[in-house]
Amino acid sequence: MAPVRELTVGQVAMRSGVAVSALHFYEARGLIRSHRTSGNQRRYSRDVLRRVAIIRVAQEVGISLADIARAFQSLPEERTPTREDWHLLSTAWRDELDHKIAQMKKLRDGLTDCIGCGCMSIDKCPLRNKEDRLAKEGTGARRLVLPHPAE
Amino acid sequence: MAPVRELTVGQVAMRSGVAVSALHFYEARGLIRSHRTSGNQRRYSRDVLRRVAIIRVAQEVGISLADIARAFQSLPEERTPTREDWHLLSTAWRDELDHKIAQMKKLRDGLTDCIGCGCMSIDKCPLRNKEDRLAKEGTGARRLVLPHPAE
DNA sequence: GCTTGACCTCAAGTTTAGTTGAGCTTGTAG
DNA sequence: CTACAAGCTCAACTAAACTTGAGGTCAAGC
Repeated sequence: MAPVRELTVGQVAMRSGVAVSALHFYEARGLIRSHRTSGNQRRYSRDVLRRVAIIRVAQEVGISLADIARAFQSLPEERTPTREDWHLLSTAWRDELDHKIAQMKKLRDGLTDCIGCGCMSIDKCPLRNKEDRLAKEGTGARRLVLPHPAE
Repeated sequence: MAPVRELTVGQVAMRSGVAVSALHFYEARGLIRSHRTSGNQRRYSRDVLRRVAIIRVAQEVGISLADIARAFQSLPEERTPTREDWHLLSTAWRDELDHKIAQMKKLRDGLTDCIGCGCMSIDKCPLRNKEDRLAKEGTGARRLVLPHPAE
């Protein structure tokens, strides 16, 4: 069979649409892996493209690289992940995503439930209360803060 | 009627759940406004609580402060915003939110459409293509930086 | 065999969204 | 009227997620 060519950083960058520097960065953060040629250059197997695609999508919905890395740890180390593997990963994110989807819908639908309504008292607002729950867990400077996936 | 007491930073901080420093910061960024007492202390009108609540929710779903500020510019300057005002704002975000909701559902539902499927070729992946479209539209410094917009 | 472009490493810079701290002022409770 | 919590400003620090740059290596085309 055709030798399933390995990819250089440049090729991965082009095909995935992320900068070479970002790929280096992801690797340093343990999100992707490569092996080296005799000349110390990175070579990637094709499934890195999937990983990068997921990284991008997950990021776009506000999951931090640290959380993505944590999630990726459930993927097999030395085998190309199967559909099941990926699916498992997604279910791990399910609750978080469900919550975010709900919040987003509220925002989209006119913020009617809480902010657009007459409730001046923020305290009993359902939306806010959800946030508060989140806020309590959060410590450091989290950008788009997810609950600790279970710590 | 009761004189609708104005709020101090501390009170707003407590009621909204954000730190005083964050309120200062939002004010510096033009997201909220206050007037000052003779002794230079901030006083807020009650509707700042709504603004802050929206800021928090919008942030949680990944909208940057800059975008929120931009959106807030559609709100009346010297009048307490009405429900209509807030609603208008939310419709401005509708497309963005719709897109994000869709992406999030894909992630949640097992990433099956693209990443979990057999399509190795990222190029024609519907998910990726959506991202690309977004990237093309985006001008300002979006936090979740997508590809190089082309160049 | 040399040049040019893709790679390499490592350090430093950038942006967003705040927080922390120093030094000073206000205002309220006793 | 005085103490002391709460406010004020401004500068500096933090964290995440990258990018940029300097200085050097690798490899493919002419």
